[in-house]
Amino acid sequence: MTGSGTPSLQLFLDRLTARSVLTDEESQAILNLPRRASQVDANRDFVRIGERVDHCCFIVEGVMGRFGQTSQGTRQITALHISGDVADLHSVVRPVGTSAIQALSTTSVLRISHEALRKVAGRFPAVAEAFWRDCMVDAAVLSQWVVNVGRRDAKTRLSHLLCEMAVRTGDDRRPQLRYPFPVTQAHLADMTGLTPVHVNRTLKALRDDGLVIVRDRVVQILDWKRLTKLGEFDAGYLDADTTPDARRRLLD
Amino acid sequence: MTGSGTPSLQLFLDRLTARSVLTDEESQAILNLPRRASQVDANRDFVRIGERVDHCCFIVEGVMGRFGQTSQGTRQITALHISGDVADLHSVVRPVGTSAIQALSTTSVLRISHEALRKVAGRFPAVAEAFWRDCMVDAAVLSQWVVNVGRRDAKTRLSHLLCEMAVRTGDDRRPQLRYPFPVTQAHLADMTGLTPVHVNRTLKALRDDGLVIVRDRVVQILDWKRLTKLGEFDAGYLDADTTPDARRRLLD
DNA sequence: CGAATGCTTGATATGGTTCAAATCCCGTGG
DNA sequence: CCACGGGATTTGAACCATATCAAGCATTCG
Repeated sequence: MTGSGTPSLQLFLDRLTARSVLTDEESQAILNLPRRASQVDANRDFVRIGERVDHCCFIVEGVMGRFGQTSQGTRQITALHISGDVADLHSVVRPVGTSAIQALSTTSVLRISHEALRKVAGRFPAVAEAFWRDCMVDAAVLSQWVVNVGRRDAKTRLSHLLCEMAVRTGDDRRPQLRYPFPVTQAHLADMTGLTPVHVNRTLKALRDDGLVIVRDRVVQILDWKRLTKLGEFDAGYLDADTTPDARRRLLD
Repeated sequence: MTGSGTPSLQLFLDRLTARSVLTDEESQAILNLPRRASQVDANRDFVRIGERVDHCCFIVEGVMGRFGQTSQGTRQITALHISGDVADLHSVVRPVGTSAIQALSTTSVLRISHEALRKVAGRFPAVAEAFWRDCMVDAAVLSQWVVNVGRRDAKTRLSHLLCEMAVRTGDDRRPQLRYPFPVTQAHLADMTGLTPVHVNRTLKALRDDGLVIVRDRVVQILDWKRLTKLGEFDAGYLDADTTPDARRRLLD
């Protein structure tokens, strides 16, 4: 079953075990999940609002975003997902999309059917718990985005976002100071609730301050210390209490 | 066990079964959860950031909010919980608070230990699923808040919020056009990412337009149709796909 | 009656938007 | 090899929604 052609789900398992404790049997069940590789083009709705989906979408490489829309047609990206994330694990328990999902750049994914996921989750409570916990980390990020967009000025917003992605991209919660970020300035605007024009000016300001350079889809952080300070960034919400702890297994 | 002194968890069960299918045995297990009633004063941190909690907080009456903070001390409310909600069900799988929780008015709650909740969730996969699903509805609301705060102007933001609360307060997803909402204008500002002053002016504008009156902690919606239109409100995200569906039980 | 808290209103300031146009970049086809 | 076209980025100038600062008013409570 460790399909020869299909890439492995080791990355998915790694993500889960970074936050939850799984036994060998449970881990194997994850790795053995049937999956189907595919490519997703940029800027085309992958899941539409109101559409029913029957599988999840694990990201091997690339960036996907959840989009909200206003009646005037302006868009707001409410969540970002990168390599190693499942873009819509929540759909296992709520299979009707409440917001659209798009790839921001060409993305390669593995589709895993809800049916298979439900089966493992039903058989192994600890797996269900791991899924649930993973979703709750996403929710914590979402909370931060509300704060970011609601109460911070442009420079702070962008700094915060760039710090967050540095940590999420990095291994082991250590920030990666140089990372690929294949999105446009218009996308950054949709993430931060700003105008593309203002994003452009603000990035320039951050560059002139010697904090970060965003160019050619690569983020290069020059001064992590000052950038986190300006962006009011504290990685706590990303890893707080995600140390796997056996005592927290639903069944003990 | 239907403790004579302690109020019942029927409201909690109702909430769960509005979105998930539970058997009689599972329902009984919920109703039998041990609990402790208590009062929470307004404007005092109930859970602090970084604090470890070992119980959840079911709201019998009142309003609680999750708070984020910026370094300048301004606050942003990232989520609201009212009667019938569990303010922090997520803490079962992530017991360390990543944001503060406060009551906005005096609130009466039932505390339920994580241990007890984990036990039912571990024993009954369908209960774990119901908890998980409930958390995902909260996350969908959070998504909407990002859009609200990121892309809408003051009038639209407030209208959207007031519509959302009308539906959440109402029975059976039907909006309640007149409902108590015991929060101050400063709280509304913290929910919408505006200034108290501007909230005041905007509420006046909505009142002058004949849309809503917010007075004495009561919201009175005069024109639901126009208010939802102005607020770009579509209740879909609150109830889409929350019709209980037996085929979705983790184990079938 | 005084103090606290929340609400209301006015005047002024500003961060970010909007509109518009120029430039860069890169792939494509002649 | 070069001209062309289209998306992305950059810059400028005018404008506006909301913030900020400041004061007065209402209501409740001790």
